[in-house]
Amino acid sequence: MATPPENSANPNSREKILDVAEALFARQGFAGISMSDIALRVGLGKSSLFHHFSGKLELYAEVCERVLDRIGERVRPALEGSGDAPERLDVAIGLLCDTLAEHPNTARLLLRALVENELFPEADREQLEAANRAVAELVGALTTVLREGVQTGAFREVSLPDATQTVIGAVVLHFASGEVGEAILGEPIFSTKAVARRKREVTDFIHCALVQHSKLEGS
Amino acid sequence: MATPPENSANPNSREKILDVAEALFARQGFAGISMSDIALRVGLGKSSLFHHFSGKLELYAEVCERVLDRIGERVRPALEGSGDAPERLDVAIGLLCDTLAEHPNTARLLLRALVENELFPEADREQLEAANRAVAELVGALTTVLREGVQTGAFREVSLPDATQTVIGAVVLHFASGEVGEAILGEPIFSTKAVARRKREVTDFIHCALVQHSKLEGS
DNA sequence: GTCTATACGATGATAGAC
DNA sequence: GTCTATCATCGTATAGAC
Repeated sequence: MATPPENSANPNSREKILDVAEALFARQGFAGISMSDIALRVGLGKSSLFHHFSGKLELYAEVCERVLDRIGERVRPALEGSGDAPERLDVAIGLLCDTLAEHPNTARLLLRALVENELFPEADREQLEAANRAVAELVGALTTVLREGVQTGAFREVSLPDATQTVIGAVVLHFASGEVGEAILGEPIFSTKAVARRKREVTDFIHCALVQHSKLEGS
Repeated sequence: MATPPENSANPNSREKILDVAEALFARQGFAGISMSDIALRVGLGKSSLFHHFSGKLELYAEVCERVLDRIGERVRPALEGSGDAPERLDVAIGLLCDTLAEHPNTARLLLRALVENELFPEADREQLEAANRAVAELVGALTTVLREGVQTGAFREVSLPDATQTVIGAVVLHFASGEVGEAILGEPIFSTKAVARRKREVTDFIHCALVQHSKLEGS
């Protein structure tokens, strides 16, 4: 059960490093965190990190991948599942909220992945390929649901790319908004009460925004 | 007309520095940009920046202030203007889109101001006070419009803080989404065509999300 | 107001002992 | 796998000439 898959001695350090790096990168960004910062919080020497990851960028890339996979695993099945488009969208948004709420770093890292691509010079982009692909697939799955909803007449006739962007912004920003968000809410963002309300509110918001209200009955 | 207000010799450098710093900070973040980077692009020596700004943080704070003032000047009058809540909200969203579209850095910097507050240690927060106050005032004005809309029955009964967060995310993220956004759109984000469509689409989206559709006539 | 020179700590990364 | 050096580089910031 606890058998390490490979011949390395302490494969647990990798995950501990990834956990710490995820938290720090999420709040301070790639440039804002040093390898020493991470090592210090893990309880290792700085050099030890380089034994597990070939460099800072590779560590960052793996952190992003892990986060995006975590989201994709839960949200994509819902987007691609059964039911009509509005149902699938509602469920997917709820699951995305759950995922973003369970780990406070996720939304920030996702935001960075969406917004901070050109931070890295051309030469290094290849290392982030997997993360970028994960983003593209998630976004694509969302657009597909929206397209189906429009085609079946369940949704208003919206611009698909714009609606995709709007939905993402509406859901994700809140969970990344930190202190400003708490000031707006007047309570912690990640309290179970606030999360439950948030889930209901965004889902309703987006549902109302898209679902055709003056819909004529018939096919 | 071109009289410098003070006794300094070349007050134009300040603005040139602020322009360059705004562009660089927006794309790379505070930690991602060095004073040398900025100086190089301005065409000055690194040390000259310290003659205009007491340090990196002060420069960053002034950049943020300028951007937030730029937004506030156009959007707040609309939020606090005349007309009923849905009208004012529509107009304000349109103006926010215009402002974010006119200068491609604005949205990113606004996002950072919303999301990256705790990046700075307690000791340095005071320098960002003005920027934080500007954010709070803008957000407050938005919430006030939403509150009025709900009270008059024009809007659905939504959670005000959640709706505020949702609206901001829906509008702002798009203009900050850079390469990923362009991949979604299939065209440049800031082309006049894309901006015009975007403006229409978000305004409609939010309008539909909030305005009561099964509204009963009467007071 | 801008420059050159410089101080000096922190950074990413490597080499090699244990 | 982890550590202790160590390196070259780059970071912010200052001092002082022009």
